[in-house]
Amino acid sequence: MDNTGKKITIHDIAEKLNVTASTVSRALNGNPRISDTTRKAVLKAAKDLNYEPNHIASALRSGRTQLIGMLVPTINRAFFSSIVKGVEEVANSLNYRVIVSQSNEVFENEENAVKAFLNARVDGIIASIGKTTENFNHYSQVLERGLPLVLFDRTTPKLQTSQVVIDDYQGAYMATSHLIDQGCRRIVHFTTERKIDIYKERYRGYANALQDNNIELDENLVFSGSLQLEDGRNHTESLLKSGAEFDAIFSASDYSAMGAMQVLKENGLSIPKDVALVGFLNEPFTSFTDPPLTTVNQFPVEMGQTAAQLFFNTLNSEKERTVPKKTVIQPELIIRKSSLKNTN
Amino acid sequence: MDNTGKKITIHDIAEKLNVTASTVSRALNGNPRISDTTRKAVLKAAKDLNYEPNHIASALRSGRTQLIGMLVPTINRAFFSSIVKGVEEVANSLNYRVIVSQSNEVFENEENAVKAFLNARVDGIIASIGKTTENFNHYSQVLERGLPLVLFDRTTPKLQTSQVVIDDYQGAYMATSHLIDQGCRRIVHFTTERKIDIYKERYRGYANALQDNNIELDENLVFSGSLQLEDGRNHTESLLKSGAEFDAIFSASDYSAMGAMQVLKENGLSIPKDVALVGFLNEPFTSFTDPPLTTVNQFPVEMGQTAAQLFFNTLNSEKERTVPKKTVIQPELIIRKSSLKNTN
DNA sequence: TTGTACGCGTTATCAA
DNA sequence: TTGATAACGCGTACAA
Repeated sequence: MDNTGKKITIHDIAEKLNVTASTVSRALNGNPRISDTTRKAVLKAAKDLNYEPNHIASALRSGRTQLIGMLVPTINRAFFSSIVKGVEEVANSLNYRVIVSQSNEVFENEENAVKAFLNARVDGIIASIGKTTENFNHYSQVLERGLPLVLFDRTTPKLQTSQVVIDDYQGAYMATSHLIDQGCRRIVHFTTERKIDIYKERYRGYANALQDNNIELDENLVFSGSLQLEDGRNHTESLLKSGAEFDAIFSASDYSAMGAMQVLKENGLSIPKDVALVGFLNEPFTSFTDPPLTTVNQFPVEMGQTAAQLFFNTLNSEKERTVPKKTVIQPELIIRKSSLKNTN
Repeated sequence: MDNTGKKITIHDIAEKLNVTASTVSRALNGNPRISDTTRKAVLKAAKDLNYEPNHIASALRSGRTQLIGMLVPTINRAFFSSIVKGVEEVANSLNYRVIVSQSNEVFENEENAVKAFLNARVDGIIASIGKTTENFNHYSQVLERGLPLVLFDRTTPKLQTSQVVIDDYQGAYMATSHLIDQGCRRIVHFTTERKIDIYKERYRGYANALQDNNIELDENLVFSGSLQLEDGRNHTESLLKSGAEFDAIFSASDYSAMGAMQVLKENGLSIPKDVALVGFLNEPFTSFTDPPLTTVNQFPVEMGQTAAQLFFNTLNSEKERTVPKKTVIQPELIIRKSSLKNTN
């Protein structure tokens, strides 16, 4: 017997057992208003017939799709894919599935993705805002529909919704303090002119750590760019050419830190002896550089798990006035050889 | 006026225009059996009322969800996340969305993910098979339902379905030939005992390149392990201890190549002068090592795009007897300093 | 405890 | 070119 293409529905089960579809539905959904006998019979028949529930029909009827829309700037960056991993694991364990879309930092893509999510009738959205996004109407619509919206990493105070971020200030403060502990006094900082909160916070952590250690902040040691590898190279070349005195670099990104490492080595400088180096992100490559790069771990998988938990908290407290909750993850300074002067 | 919570349906549009829902549906779906006048009126009304189509209802009726289930071993590895990126971009451009799940190399997860996809009534699946998977019934079910199934990277000849892989043989052959070109004769190979096709192919490429250059394959230079960084370290330490003669290492993975690089440097050996080094995968970190690591690019984003294209080809030729198509992507040898003896 | 009846929003099939 | 009607598969008042 070939059942190919034949889709078993609750009606087939009902027919076989001489009950109605409603009874089958109740049995399958654990509704208590049903006798043990029939429930067992239904479950057995379902198994025998190889019944597979149709989530689409269920979703149409119940209004719940068990789908989460997840929006990231780009999926093939370790930080974001790790967050997706965290979200996916929690979601799957609760029988939810995750639709992933990328904005590629383009506002239009971001808008379209959110719209597509809504059309697909996702039960809610977990998203990181694009770098250039200043209009949040598409997100407001999500909230207006009463759907959970959780923002992570790149958030905005303009939306009253749950968020999960890391303590960028603390990460930068730890990084800078560590360099000071190692005896550094002239600490360069690579940041970005973009007015994104996370970089402002990192700058603030840098500045405050200096201040708390009675070191004057020299604006000549602060470089703004895009924090890419090339920026790190350029900044470092400028530094060397200018003859400025410096004994450490704290970069707000591992990539520009890597650029600095390359140029320093090319110029015969020793790391960390001549210049100590600290990055930010804990990109996978940082443990493979020579010397390995001290950096700040943002715990992205845990961040994703937390985002998912906030999501389900909101989802399950639908009726109550949901108070947006902001979770701040404490980062960790991963100390590697690029900054360890004492042990040398 | 607050429309919060009020969901506009095609019936609302129909009522407003004194037509029926069917007419509205036709207008919205570009059905030709409708007058220009009414179509324009419908489109205008839809916009005015801020109508958002309900994909769930459409999916229930039409049987098409515009959803692709995508299964990867783990999402936070550059190779796989890049493939997801490729799939996502093609899918989104065609108004399809991608549900991502991870197997974490656990067979049960793989089975469950496929089942979940089927329950969610995805229009098809794009998947990479788990390392330990030997039972393919869950995939057979997909095919029996007439759904497109595209396998990538880790495939199996046991399933009659479209696949996209890279030419592992060719990649390994190029890598080994390159080392020979650089004057190497005693070339070590790191592989794995796991009987996965891709590693067998890489071994074959290595062996044939040696043979074609009249170099005898010395089995003492072939090391089996898990291809992790630690394996590379261990293999290299064994090599050095054994006193075996060797002037190059071709590792079937960048990770074990990295382990080799560390141990070689720790022992004061120069790369590539004393030992030339080539990896496989083109992991992002390979360009940041010192020296940068020569490796084999698998074009993962393109692989994802190709997988998506195969998917849509199959989807659109439903009725015809679909001939499974195997696409082989040609890899590229990325030559970096770790293997460039001549230029030194 | 079970059955009846209906609706979720859309599309497909007729008929007009 | 448009309308009426049914159906996709399920869940849930309400009645029995």
